[in-house]
Amino acid sequence: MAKQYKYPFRGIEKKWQKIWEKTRLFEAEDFSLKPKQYILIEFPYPSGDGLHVGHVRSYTAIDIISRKKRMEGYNVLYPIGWDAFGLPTENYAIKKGIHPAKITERNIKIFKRQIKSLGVSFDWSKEINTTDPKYYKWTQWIFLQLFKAGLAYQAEMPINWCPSCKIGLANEEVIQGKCERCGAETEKRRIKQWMLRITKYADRLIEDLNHVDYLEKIKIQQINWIGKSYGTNLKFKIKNSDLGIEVFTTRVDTIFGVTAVVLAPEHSLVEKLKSQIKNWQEVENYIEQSRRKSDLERADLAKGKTGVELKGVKVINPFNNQEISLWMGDYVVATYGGGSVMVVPAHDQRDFDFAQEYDVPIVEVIKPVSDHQGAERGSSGELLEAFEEKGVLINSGDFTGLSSEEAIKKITYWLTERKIGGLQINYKLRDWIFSRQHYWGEPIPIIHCPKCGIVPVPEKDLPVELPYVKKYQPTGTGESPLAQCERWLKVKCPKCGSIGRRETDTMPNWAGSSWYFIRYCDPQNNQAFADAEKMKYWLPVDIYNGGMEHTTLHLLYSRFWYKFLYDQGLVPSDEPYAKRRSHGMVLGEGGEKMSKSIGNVVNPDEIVEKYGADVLRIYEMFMGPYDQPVAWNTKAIEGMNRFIIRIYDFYKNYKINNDLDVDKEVETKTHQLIKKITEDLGGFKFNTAVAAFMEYFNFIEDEAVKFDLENAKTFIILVAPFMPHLAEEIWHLIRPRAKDEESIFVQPWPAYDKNFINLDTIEYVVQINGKLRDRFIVPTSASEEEIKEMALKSEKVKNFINNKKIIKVVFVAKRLINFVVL
RNA sequence: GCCGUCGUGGUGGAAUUGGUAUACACGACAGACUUAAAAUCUGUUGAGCGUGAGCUCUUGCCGGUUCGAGUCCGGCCGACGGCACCA
Repeated sequence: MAKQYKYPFRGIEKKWQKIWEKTRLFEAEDFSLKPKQYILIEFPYPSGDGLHVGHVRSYTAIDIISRKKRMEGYNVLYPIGWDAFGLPTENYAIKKGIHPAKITERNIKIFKRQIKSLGVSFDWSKEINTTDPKYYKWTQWIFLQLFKAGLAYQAEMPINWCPSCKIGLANEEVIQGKCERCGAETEKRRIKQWMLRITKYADRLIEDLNHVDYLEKIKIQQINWIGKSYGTNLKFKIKNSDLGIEVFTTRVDTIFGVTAVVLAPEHSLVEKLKSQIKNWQEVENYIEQSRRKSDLERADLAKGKTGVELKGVKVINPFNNQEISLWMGDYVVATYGGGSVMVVPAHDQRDFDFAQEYDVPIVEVIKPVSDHQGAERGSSGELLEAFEEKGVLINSGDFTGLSSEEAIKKITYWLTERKIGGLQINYKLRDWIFSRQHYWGEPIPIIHCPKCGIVPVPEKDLPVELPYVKKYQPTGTGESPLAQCERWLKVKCPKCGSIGRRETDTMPNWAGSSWYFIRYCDPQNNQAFADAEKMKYWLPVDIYNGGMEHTTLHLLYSRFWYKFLYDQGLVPSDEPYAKRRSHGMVLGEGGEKMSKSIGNVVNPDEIVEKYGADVLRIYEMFMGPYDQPVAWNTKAIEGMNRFIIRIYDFYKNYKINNDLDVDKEVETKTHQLIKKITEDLGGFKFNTAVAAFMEYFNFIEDEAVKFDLENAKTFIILVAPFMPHLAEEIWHLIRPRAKDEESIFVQPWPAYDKNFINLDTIEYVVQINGKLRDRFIVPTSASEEEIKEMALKSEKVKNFINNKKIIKVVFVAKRLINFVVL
């Protein structure tokens, strides 16, 4: 039996990591003549918890892709950096009295040590940090460009407010009515905020998805999030007033069934109608009540609809001049379709519920095409639910008898002619709330001057550095802690010289990450956010990998910024990422999300310490399909450890013997393996690639198999991206005269030869009526006739056919022959 | 409710995209080595009957298309993720 060695992974891994760093093996080269490949992984937030095994999974996977691409002759840029602004750091600073910059520095150190211990081939010379003034100078600069282009504006808006963090939130940061960060229920507040006009790009953000290679589910989620819908807008006049109410509807065919109009409590018209409203006190109370309701309560469908009538005010349906009542209800979303809806109880379930509650009349104006498809009715024929399908118009004046589709066209045309409405496209996407009332973020580079108003900080004065303060707590009044920093706050107006006040809001932590991949092209540049030529060489990103949770946040935001920069002529393409893939989460042993409170967190350091980085790497690749969530299983790591030790022992015992004749079967298997691994990596199928290595190795490990040096080399080159340290060690073991620089990672990626893949013989399966009955091996060259003959000679087959009649023979080349018998 | 993903052994999962279901690994059981254990190695391992090497059943459930279905179609059940009063 072969000798067993102790696999000294600690020494081996450290040694090669140092050599790789010294020889700058993984640094990208600007303007290289090799074809470029920009491979990007989402950069981490360096939290105090250290690296998560989920980071390890995606960094390793993309590392494997990067290493393989280099071996294929590409000039690969695989960079990393730190997305370091954020609330947890600020909170920790408040608790411990340590400056966030100090904490960030410390956390980055930990992350860096951990990532380096894994042997990920990042190009560290391109490292960036969003909290570095040299970096955020350009984040602020991009903001100024947005401002100059009219895409950044200040507005008092009903925004999502987290009462616990004392901060305004973007819609994307509110998860089921709760603050994404702290879980507190959010409410609506009107606060002056900086906004970015992402809605201006809504169409292009949908349309241009056609030109990029993203996972289909990512595209669908983005499209749904943007929520484009086609409809009609129309104006209802208010009786005895010059005012009117605009509503948006996708079902203008139901216009004759409108029996009320409902406004959102935030609607600005309410204030203007104050003098007409007879029950003002009641209305005011309702507004106050719904303001205090959390978004979660407001959105709770189970609790039914509430509302209050604006007594004394009537609106007029332009189609039949009927007077209908005006209401206020908090089921109407303030920020969509103008914050008002026309109520058609017979044909909209929400309106039906509202009508039942407040005795609003129900008028049917659509009947089903077929009588069987109608809504449920009570004993006296009254509706028990709304009939929401399209159908044929009834009780609709001149439009009676038209189909819904026709009616929508004709009614919209009628409105357009009279200039009281028309076609309208609406989006669920809202403008991006860009202000945060927090310390640990990029200051918004704006000065408020008593004379000139809003004045952008001149570009030469960038960056507006965060001042050093002692108190990081939000003020609770809705102002950022920066508002208490007098010295920093007061500043001369760049226009008129009078004393102004700096903007105290900071940017959300999505700001720095919206363009970081551009900065990687040229991270040290002080003259521009990146050199144009370098961008032209590297951009767009060829492969971008990240979590599904960023689909409607980071991914959409960064596409928006990039498109804006493109429009300004500042970046070379209109989409930032040619290809987007995502990874599944790594869950705890029980299948639940890893969390401190459950106590199922796995620290990668412990695994590296016990088994080494290569074992952790292949375990995480093997555990399941890359794009699906997988639960951690400590036991299964043992199997990977065994595999790696077996490879090490095998090559330690391997006697290099160049006289060895090549085993034909080994050669075939090697070529099959090259094909398999190359294809699996193209499709991000890391788990089956690892399985293929095991299968191959199980075969060649047999002492009877002749394993010549060429095949021995090829195998170790193929596994190298997966277990780089072990592979590099073995490479130098079987090529003892190789210098450090002659790394396995500068070897060319093997190519397979089709002629070697096919064996001389092939196994055929014989089926009778589609059921497997026998199998036999024939020369690959055998013809259909020969195979058929051979199959019919088989005793088993004879037994099954018996004296039944063969009515059909199905022959599938290289696979099977099927006899259909009766 | 809407959109998406998925359902295969005790477990994680394979399956050339309609062609040998259960690859690879974990676990379990038995044996070898050992004073013993660990480690390692060798077997067995979907279920049932036969208990010789033979047959039958099996990919959440029901039906369909096909010579042939884990894969395609229709209907149901269940899990996970996202959105959610968007008019």
